[in-house]
Amino acid sequence: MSELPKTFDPAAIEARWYAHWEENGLFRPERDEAEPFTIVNPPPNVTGKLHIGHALDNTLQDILIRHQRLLGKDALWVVGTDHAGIATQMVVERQLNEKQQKRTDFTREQFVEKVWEWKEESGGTITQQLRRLGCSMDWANERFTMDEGFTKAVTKVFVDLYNDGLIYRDKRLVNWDPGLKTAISDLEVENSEINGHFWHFSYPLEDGSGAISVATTRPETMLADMAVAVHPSDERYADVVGKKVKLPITGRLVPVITDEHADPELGSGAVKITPGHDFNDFDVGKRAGIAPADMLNMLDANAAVCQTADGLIPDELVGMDRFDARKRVVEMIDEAGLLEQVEDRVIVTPYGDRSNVVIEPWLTDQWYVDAETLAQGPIKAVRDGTIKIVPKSWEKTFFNWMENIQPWCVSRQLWWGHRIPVWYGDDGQVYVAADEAEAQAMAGEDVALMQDGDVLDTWFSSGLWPFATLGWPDETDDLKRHYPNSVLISGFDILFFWDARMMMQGMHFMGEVPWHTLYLHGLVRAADGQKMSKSKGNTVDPLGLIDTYGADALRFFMAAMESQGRDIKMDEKRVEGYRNFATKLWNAARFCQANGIGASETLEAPSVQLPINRWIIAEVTKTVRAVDRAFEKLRFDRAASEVYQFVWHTFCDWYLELTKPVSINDRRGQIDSESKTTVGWALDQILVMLHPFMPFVTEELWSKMGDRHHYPLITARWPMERAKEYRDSNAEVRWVIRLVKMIRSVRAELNIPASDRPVLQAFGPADLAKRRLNRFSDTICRMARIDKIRIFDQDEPRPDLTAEFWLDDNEFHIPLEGVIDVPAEKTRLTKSLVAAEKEASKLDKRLSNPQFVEKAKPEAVEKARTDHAEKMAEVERLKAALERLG
RNA sequence: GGGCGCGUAGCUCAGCGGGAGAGCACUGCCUUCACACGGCAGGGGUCGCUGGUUCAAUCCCAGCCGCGCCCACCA
Repeated sequence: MSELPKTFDPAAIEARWYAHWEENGLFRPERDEAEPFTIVNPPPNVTGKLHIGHALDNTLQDILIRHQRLLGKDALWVVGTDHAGIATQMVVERQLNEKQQKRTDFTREQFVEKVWEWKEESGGTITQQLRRLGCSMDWANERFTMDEGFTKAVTKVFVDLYNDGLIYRDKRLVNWDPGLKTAISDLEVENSEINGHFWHFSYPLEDGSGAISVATTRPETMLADMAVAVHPSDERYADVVGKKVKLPITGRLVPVITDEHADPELGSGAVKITPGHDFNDFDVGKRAGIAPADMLNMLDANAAVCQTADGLIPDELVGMDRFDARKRVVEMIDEAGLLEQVEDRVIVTPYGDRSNVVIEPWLTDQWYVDAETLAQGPIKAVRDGTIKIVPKSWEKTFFNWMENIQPWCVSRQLWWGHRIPVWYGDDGQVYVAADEAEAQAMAGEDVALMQDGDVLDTWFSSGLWPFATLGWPDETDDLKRHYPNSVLISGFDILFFWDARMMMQGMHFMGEVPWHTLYLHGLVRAADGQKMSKSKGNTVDPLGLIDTYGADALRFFMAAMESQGRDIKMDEKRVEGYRNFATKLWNAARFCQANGIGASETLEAPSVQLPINRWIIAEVTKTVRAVDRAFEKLRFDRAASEVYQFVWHTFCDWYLELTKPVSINDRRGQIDSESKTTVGWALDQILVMLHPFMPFVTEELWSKMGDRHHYPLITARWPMERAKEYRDSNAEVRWVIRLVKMIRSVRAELNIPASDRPVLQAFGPADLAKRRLNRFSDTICRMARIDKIRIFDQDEPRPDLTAEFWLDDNEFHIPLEGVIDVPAEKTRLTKSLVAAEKEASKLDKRLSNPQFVEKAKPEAVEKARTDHAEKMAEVERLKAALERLG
């Protein structure tokens, strides 16, 4: 046992303990016999820096895993990073740009090599930052979504899905990101509303018999128009259907067709059809018999105008950026006298979530996963409860998405990522194989092969995280033991991106759900409720909070604020409050040390006689149970607040005070040895219970309080053994506490100075109360600053000037002679009287309602009667007391 | 257009059918021998609004008002 410094300095202990845990393999102690408990960490981007959302997500996971480890489980927290295709490629490209270089100055191999170099040098930032938070992950087996094992898993998944017909190549419109020059999935598109226009054009009929008015928010795409559609039932256009219009600018002749898509209510009821550049029009075009291969395309990969297959676009427009082309097309149509009207309009516009560039529907060949088929298993699993989503309210959202899921575009035109294991032969065949040798074997020696140039969506690989990290496709022991995982904790923002994909891939390849519980937490918002974002500049750096308040305080804040289904607003004052809480605990431990209290020698509660010790043992047990219950329900906030209340308001405020032996005049006393043992035991229980939330300060105190069987704390034992209860002492200690509080309250309201030590008089106390007064006399006197307690018979005369109060049916007086403040006492009594009368009349009203007596639960009626009687008695007493004061 | 969530003390949030709570902030007292990052005692709320169900509603139901989020091809 070494002496604790007077002040608690989190920074002084955090790094030391973390290193100790990690170096000694304590995050994953050997527990082959124990029941496994497994969670996998959502792999942060290798380019990532710890933001406040990570802090929340990982704190919750660490609390769970530390709790389970303390329960003795074989607790595994899988950790690693994600290669994050787009994000990482962007980082490295940006670095090249700074050196006036660009990606295409290098060969693909050279560039990928540079990314690996970057990863080795700078990719570990976030993993170091997770350590500062105190996360007890299995770093010894850290994974990367592009490490060798993962690559093997990803390849197998692609090949198997292809062979099962669940991956296919298709030419259709994709969300094309012209900034990154790659396809992206639906989920990576963010729609936002911008102010735009609605242009009305007049398209002349070929035969000169008139014109049709069409309206569009994207005028430039008219360069690739292939039809004008009207609703089949729209009689206004019945006689022009089948005719052709001659498009302005290109002069292309396109038919007027009918299609349900055209809405007669909207605009003129006629709509231009551009199958190559609009998702709706693509479908209309297909219905009209236009094959995707024949659809006109007028944009290149940069979203600049290119010549269409029919060569009708004027040269001046070719090569023009889409937005410039928009202006020019409108001008040209206006010059031709065919611009009818320009309306202002709010346009829902798609943006790439990474590039923040307007997404272009673009006709390309891409690889698609048949998500609809894969979604069936997960839908059923959530439906029948095999997977429980917490909070349950997310289930509806989950079903809504899964039941309307679209084919998942998984190919990306990037260099960094998992290469698609597909080879095209010069024989025109496609070979899908684990590697080139295998593909060559399939194709035969004479065929020249060329691998598909694309890589896979990052989420395609991270979806394998729950099993590929455990060794799959090999049948490892870890895989058998730890799949399915126990629970997944993730932000709701990646429910579709990641959680749903893990379900789909996990169930398809493992035949079992990836985890039985999916816990979704909210966002951490700025203090004003806004979403934090770098662009708004309102982010809060968790590392800064750790520097200022300590990791424990930040963690406790996260836990205390995590109530299910709600976002967390950042509140730095509250973090500060939990730093104070850590300090409070620290000082309580110092008090213990100063009084010769050290580590407990037993896990079991000691056998004790003194009421206060029996009481605190019961209180500890009660708290352990409440915390256990909260953990079972994943109620982090409740667990945190139970421990907080117990530590501060039960242990520190009452128990430690009750154990102090000194009477008020006695400077130095000794705490009795039974109490010392019990205090030591109770403090130990606190340290264990608090450890999942505040690992650093608890570990430090655990080590400083003395030698132990279970060392260090991280692998100690959760107080699961039911402590002895000693219910017998609870009532009397609670009674004493109530009495002390009451005396203090009376003193404060009557302005009795702290230095005054009045006498407490009890008149005719019941036997039980008399016994308690005698037994706890010293304690009551010390804690309520009373000189002595005097007990009188019921019929003894009361003092003339007195403050009067009751505890249950026992009458107490504090004579006011010498410290007279009669008006204050009158005020106090009157206040109580008004409150009691109000209560009594409320209860009286309820009881005099026959409906209530008849229909309410008997317990409720009984309780109302008892309460009413008590209140009435109180009213009588208060009236009498007031009368006595005159 | 569909779906979800929120509106409880000055602030941040628990509670969700029979007692309105916590932390911070606020007021008074206390340099009491663990802790002023502290102790003791307090003040403060028509639980968004309107109806309904019920003996009883902050809590259940309906509608409304306000705020936020997600999904969706109205050109």
